Amino acid sequence: MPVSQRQLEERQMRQDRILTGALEVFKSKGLEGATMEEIASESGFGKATLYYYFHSKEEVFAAILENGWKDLWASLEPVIAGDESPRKTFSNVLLKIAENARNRPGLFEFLFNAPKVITFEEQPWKRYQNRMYGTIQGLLEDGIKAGEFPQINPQLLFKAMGGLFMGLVLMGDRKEPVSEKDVEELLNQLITDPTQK
Amino acid sequence: MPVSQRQLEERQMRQDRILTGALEVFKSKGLEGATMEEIASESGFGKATLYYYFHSKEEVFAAILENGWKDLWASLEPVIAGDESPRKTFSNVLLKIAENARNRPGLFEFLFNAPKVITFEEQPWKRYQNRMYGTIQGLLEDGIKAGEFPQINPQLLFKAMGGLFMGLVLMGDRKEPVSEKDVEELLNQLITDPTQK
DNA sequence: TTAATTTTCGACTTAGCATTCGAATATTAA
DNA sequence: TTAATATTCGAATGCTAAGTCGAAAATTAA
Repeated sequence: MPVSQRQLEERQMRQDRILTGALEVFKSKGLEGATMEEIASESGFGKATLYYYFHSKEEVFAAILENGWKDLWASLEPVIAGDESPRKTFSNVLLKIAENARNRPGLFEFLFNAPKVITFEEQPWKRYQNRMYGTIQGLLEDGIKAGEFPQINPQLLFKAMGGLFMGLVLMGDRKEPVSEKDVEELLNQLITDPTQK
Repeated sequence: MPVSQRQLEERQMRQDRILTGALEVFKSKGLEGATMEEIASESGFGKATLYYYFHSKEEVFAAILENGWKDLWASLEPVIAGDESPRKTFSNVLLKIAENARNRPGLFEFLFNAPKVITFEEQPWKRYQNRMYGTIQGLLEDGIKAGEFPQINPQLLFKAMGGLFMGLVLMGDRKEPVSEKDVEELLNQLITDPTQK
């Protein structure tokens, strides 16, 4: 009658396997183009089995975002909690995000693009998203106040960072991954550090 | 037997009316969420009439992009053809794009977001898109070569501009339109003009 | 006026796909 | 071993929406 620990873990594994397959299909076919049939075969299950683990296609989709944002935030938390200066923390946050992006580029792109296609409200993963945006913007504001960034409208800087960072908008086909070098370059050249020199 | 000029113009008008309605529905329901039924009633026609003017939903969609990019490019051409310096031309191009965005924000967002949802190749409007991206990047390269911008990797600058410009990525909900002031601020503060001072 | 042509449209057909069903198989606990 | 429980699945169901049909209404040209 009790559910063993191993049982729970195996369930978790199967769910992850399904999510991974789903992401693959979403990437190649788009949100609506993806069928449960294909997600099933991609992840090595029968179609009906998917419904044993998730209530709906919508839920599969939401689970990917939820997990993705949660993990991203979790990896950011220690960096933010560090006691570096705002500018340094900001830089570290960007680097950490870049690291995430390098490790799972597909997931990363999905995290930042999927929301545009969705209309539903009240998505739980939005909490993480907002937390992250808020934190980054806060860092910018603090840093500017502390004179560690030039006197720029934080909103503006935030937007520019966003574009650099995702390399998605205005890029169309010629998309290229943002590298660690890019970030350093940006911080050191584009946004000159007023405390230096 | 001949088709009068007026007849042609009226057809054009009806097509435009349909496209406008379609854009409205696409905006609120998303690409796949939009039904021909709804597009029809939104634009004041019966469903079957849509198929009298367009062969398919896909074609309606493509027509919006085709027209949009064509118009955008057309408004850019005289600016690019001007004999200003690369930096000035670049700035003017951005301002012109911003002007377009202000006038038809819905269309603008559609132009830049829709491609992410589509998988089809060989879309004719892509020619305009690539032309524009290529031109902008070329301006950056020329400007850097001419010493009008700081020595920065043009790719990098391009990405940053993209983000500022669309204000879409990393923005989530708190999206705000990019204003003319923003652009000037960016050019004057973020990217300092080395020829000044 | 009238016949050709253009435009309009709701009803119908059809295909695809999310979701459900019901039964089979595997695993666990006793 | 065996009964309860957990897992798996392909077939059946039902709905939605793209696209078609054939007939009407409107417009044009004579």
